[in-house]
Amino acid sequence: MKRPSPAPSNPGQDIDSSALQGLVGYATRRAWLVMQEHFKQHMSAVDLRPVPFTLLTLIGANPGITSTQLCAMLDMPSSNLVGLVKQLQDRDLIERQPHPGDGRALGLHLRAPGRSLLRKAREAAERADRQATAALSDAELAQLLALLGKIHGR
Amino acid sequence: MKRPSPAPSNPGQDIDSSALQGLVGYATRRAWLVMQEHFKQHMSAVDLRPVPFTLLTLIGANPGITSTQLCAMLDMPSSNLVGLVKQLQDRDLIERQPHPGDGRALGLHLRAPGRSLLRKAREAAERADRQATAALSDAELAQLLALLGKIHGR
DNA sequence: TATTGTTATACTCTATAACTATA
DNA sequence: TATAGTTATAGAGTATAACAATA
Repeated sequence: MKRPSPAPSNPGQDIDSSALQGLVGYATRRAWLVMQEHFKQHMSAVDLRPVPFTLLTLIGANPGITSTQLCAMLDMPSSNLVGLVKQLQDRDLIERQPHPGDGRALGLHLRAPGRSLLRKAREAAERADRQATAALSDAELAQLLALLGKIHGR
Repeated sequence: MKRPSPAPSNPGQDIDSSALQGLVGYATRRAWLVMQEHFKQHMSAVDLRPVPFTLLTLIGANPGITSTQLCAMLDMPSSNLVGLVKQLQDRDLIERQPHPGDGRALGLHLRAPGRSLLRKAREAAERADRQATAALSDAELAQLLALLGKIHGR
């Protein structure tokens, strides 16, 4: 004899989500939310969110890179980069130098604190990555990276 | 002889992003952004963004589902659901009915326009999915879904 | 004219705390 | 006391338009 009206406090097991399970978009979003959660936990010590971490990483690997190049790389409007760069600068992690050969542009460079923080951040990001993908074997991890790369092209 | 100071108008080819390429978090985020772009284009006709589409889908598959159940399912605070539900209600896509057996809860149900819109939305979402993953074979698609499922744990 | 970087603005998404009414 | 839903609010993320300085 089934209960006629189960209390709505059902945590979610009986919910039919089959219509979403086949959508790669849904699966990708859910996976990204999980990864983001791990990232947040591991990066709280260095106080960097995903986008600022990406910026710091790219500036570290490409000294003198400009805002315009970062925007092209990350597909974001330059207006949104202004505040992010300003915050990294206010934390003394990066500095802006006049670009040789183009008076309009400003080259971005790591400062010593930025270099040091980036090392710690990189390790934390890798730990977050490993923890979030702990259920995957090394082969599966490589597969996943390759498949995701086919979607975002590179 | 290399140009000593290439103009900063470099679109992005020469930028070293190798430090990001190995991170699953980065790859997942980039893939999600691509999927989101396709989704946006295909869903403009039905005017549904990712979360409202997910809500409509879950309400369609689970008549009488409550906000609390949706929140548990989607890992979002109930306060953020209020406005979303209100918008769907204002568009006459869903209705809220008193929950049998719990006077606090409200069951969510599709209305006729919602049922009709959901059909179109579902087809559009599948088209967006297929277009975004056009570079993947059917086998790769299944692999990707399985691997992402291992991260977000179903 | 076109481009770099900037300001201003707006809308969405996300997160927290405090409240109400029911249980 | 605990839960369902609500309000208010604040912070990110994302998008467009308009502008100054330089090319």
